[in-house]
Formats: sequence, C-alpha cells, structure tokens
Amino acid sequence: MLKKLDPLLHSELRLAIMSLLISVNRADFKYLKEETESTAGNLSVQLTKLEEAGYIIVKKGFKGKMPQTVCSITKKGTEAFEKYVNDLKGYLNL
Amino acid sequence: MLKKLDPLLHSELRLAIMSLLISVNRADFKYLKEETESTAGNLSVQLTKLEEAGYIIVKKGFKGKMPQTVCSITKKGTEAFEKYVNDLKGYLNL
DNA sequence: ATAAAGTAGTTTATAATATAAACCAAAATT
DNA sequence: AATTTTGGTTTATATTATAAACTACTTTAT
Repeated sequence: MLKKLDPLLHSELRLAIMSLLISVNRADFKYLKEETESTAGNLSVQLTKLEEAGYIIVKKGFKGKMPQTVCSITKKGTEAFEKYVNDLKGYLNL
Repeated sequence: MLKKLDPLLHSELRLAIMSLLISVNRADFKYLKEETESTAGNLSVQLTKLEEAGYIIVKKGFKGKMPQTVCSITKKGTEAFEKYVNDLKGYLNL
C-alpha cells in the first residue's frame, strides 16, 4: 500500500529544485538560490547529489565575465519525479 | 511560492503514521509496525516525537496480559497534516 | 518447574542527511 | 589599491533516521 519514497527526492530542498526545473526547464544557480531561499552551500551540495544521481545536468560556464552554473532536468530525473509524486499520493489521501 | 514544509511531517515514517491514523482513527503499535514495515525501535522514536508535538495521543494499557500501545490523532495533528498536504502540493505541480 | 522462544516495546549507539560556517577566486566598486 | 560583492565549493557541525542492544514480561515446550 504505502510505497517506499525515493530518498533522493524526499528532501525539501532537492524536491524544490526538481519542481522548479520541471516547470522552467533550465535555471541557473542564482535563480535556484533565490526561489528556494536556500544558502549557497546547501544548494551546491544538493545539486551535486542530484547530478550524481543523473537527475539533472549541471553545466558550468560564464555569463559575461562571471561564472554561471546552469542546471536542467534529465529524462531520468523527470521520470523519478513523476514516480515520487505518485508514490507520495498514497500517503496524502489525494 | 514554495512554502516551508513542517519538518515533523516531512519524514517518511512519521507521515505514514499520520496518514494511517487519519484514516483509521485508532491504531495500536503492532498494526502501525506492520503497515509501515518499520522496525519497532524506529516506530517507538517517531511516535514519541509526534506525541511530544501534540499531533497524536499515545495510551499504554494491556490487551489480555500483554502490553498494548494505542495511538490516535489529535485535532492539532489533523490540522498539521492538512496544512502539510496543501503546502506540499506547491512542490508537486498538482 | 524451568528453560527456551516469542511479544511488545524502550533506550542507546551509529550511520546518514541537512545545514551552516568558513573559505576561495575573480569581478566590481569606492 | 583596498574593500566589497558575486558565485560558488569545501569542511565542520547539528539534526535526523535507523539499527542494535536491552528490558520486562508471556507463552510454549521439556
């Protein structure tokens, strides 16, 4: 009945990141930091975890002269997110 | 936009406990352990946390000669659960 | 009647996770 | 040219979850 939730997604910040990336497709570090109201350190750590899991792609480049980190969601990430949402529904009586 | 999630409820086991108690109203330790497939130790710890928060009531008694712990959800717990579900919806694109 | 095994938990220790603090390199500002 | 700001990473610490060990008692088998 109650499905085991993907521990990588059952984290407030990582879930927020994925939720944002699902709707906007691409987002840079600054944007994610603002929208999630997280600290840079925490965001950095969680992006790395999502990247290592293959849920997102992280590209480092420059915007003008300033470094810029751009993130996007992968197919695997989208599927994992959708599965998580469905599994979670079992807990929420939706 | 993205609301801060109640950390007490954003835990797989505690959420499962609350979800079960919402639907059945009363449940004993054994039933919760079976349904959640948790270890007794983890369940014990999480029930105490929910009790301390005033989200559930834990009553210790006996069933025949064996000890029995019966749990039920409080009004505060029900309200917290409902708020959590609503806040979470913002993350899930539902 | 007693030893062994099972029930219903709690407590304590350890592993995993999240968060914050400290740091770094370069750019922009004063 | 010193200071502050930007855009991060790394490391340390606090929190949380999980597992292991223990308690107290009951039931069953010998």
